[in-house]
Amino acid sequence: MPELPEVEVVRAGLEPAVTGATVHAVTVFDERSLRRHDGPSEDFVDRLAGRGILSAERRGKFLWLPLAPAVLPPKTKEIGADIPEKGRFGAVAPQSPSFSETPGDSGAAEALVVHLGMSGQVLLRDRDTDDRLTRIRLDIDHPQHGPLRLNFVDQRIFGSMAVDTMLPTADVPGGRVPSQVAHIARDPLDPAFDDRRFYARLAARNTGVKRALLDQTLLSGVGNIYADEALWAARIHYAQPTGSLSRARAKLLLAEVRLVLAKALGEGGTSFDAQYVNVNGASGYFSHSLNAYGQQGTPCARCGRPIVRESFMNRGSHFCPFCQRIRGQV
DNA sequence: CCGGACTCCTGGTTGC
DNA sequence: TGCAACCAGGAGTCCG
Repeated sequence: MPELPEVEVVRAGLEPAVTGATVHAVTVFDERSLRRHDGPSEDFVDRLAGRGILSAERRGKFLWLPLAPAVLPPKTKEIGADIPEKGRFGAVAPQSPSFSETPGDSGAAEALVVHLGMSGQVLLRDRDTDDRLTRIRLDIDHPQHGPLRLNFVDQRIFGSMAVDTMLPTADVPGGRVPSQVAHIARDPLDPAFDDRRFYARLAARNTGVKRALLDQTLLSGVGNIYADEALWAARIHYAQPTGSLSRARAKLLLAEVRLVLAKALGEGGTSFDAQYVNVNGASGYFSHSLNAYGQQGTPCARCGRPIVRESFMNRGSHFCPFCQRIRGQV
């Protein structure tokens, strides 16, 4: 499942290809991938076609491409024209000859927001390459790299694309994020992440520690895999009450979260089969480094006792019953 | 505030 | 070989 490291790999892979590019054409093959877009497919296409892309940004598991202001007259729209397979909507806008590259996202009023959900991928391709299960296709023109294609592939359709308005953020002066991302906390690899605020909010919670780790409003980017890995590394049971964590233990946990995220990032993310790939379609290698997630039945790397999988929060929780025990105070 | 239940969803895998 | 049941869970919403 794409979590922070996987999304960051995608962002970093996309950045050089999209920064300064112009959206040439947008094709929506499956409207369900626009569930988070406020409006019909035609609106999504209209607001995207012809726009310049300023950069590639990320917070937690959310990825977005800030858009240059629309400078073109109303776009030509071709409903259902030349769309293969299940294609229903399409639009082609004349290429903007006057788009001037503006690094960063300052001034952007809108952005293309991408969430990969459970199975989403953004594949960077040549203009003539199609991918199976592509739900949305963006053809872009880049001043240096020429014509390119972004295929948004998503088997389970839990992911989405949306054109969204940018809002000022309260947590950093001058910062702006898409409205859909406004409620998401900064992620623990963000230099502006506030450790003390995290400890205070964690201590104020009255819930299990894994539930807190998965709460994207507390800290973002951590999903089921890295939650289990960080808890294993910190030797904390997933249901350990947050209020029972000492400050030292909370610090250890946050440090382990950062460590596992950074390590996975360094290895290109985690992937099983072909569910997660980078923009070139290659898999990450972190799955070889997992100590807890998916390791049920195999010996704990610390104590040798078998890792256990329990159902918690409608998902699997993997842990060592010996190393990670619920205690009164930890 | 908390947590459980429910919803979205489908291709690959498993089991008969 | 064929087909149905099963499985993975991020995130939002609703409700007690």
